[in-house]
Amino acid sequence: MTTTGLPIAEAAEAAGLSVDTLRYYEKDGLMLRPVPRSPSGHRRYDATDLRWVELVTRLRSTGMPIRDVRRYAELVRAGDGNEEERLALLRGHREVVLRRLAEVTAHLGAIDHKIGIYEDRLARVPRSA
Amino acid sequence: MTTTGLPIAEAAEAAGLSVDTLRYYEKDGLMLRPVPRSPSGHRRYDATDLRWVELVTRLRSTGMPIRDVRRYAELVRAGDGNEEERLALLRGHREVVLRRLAEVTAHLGAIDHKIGIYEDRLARVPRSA
DNA sequence: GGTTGACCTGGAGCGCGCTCCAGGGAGTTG
DNA sequence: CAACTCCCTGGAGCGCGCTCCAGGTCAACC
Repeated sequence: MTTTGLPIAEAAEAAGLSVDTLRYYEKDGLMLRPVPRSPSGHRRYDATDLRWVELVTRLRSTGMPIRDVRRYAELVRAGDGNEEERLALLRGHREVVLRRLAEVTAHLGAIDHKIGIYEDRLARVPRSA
Repeated sequence: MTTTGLPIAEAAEAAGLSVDTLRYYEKDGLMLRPVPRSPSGHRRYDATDLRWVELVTRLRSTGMPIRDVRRYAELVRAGDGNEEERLALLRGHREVVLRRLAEVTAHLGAIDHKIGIYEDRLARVPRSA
């Protein structure tokens, strides 16, 4: 058993992304390293690649732009010594996310209120009467 | 004082949107009605227009796609009788937003954890040592 | 009458984040 | 050997939501 790592289709499945997206992330510099290849040139995602993809997914799905994810990947790739910068990037992102969560929550409250108004109105005038 | 309604620049200012965006919303059918015009053809946003823009902003900034906002505007424009449909649209949106909030919150938790790790590491190895 | 400034219209352009496609190779199956 | 499947690459294309631009009108001011 020399088969190491998942082929791209399974990695995509595991990550909840498309095959195209995985290739795109790599081409765009979001990965920590070029994904290792099998002798025939096919990508083989190992556990560290998959964990990194998971982190990228977290950053992306909290709204971090591709370019910032790339920046973060560059810092990690550069190795020890830039932890402050990584931390600053993550903290900055955290602040942005918190502000957005607060904004969305507030707007949702107003929408809920509107929903309540429609519910009352419909309760008062039962079936299409 | 026959001046009724705000010119587009002031409406944009009040709404926190750009002038271009306000025109775009109207062109794209997101408004309840064509915005009234001054004799010279300039838009004049009155209170009802501004309140509607505010609602559109709430829907948009909670992630509702333009096409759904347009659909909602069409329902309201159509007048009484389709309240169930409006309610369904708003409720559906609410569910989507709640799911996204939960997802973002969960991912943010993982990111916070990572921030904590960096903080510990940096606290242990004080100043660039 | 000329200039300025706010606004108008139709339509092109753009940044983002994928998504899709053509053309090709390598390994397995019958 | 042919057929099939999975993968490869480079690059084009796309949906979204604006954003920008050219060319023009109109009212007010000097």
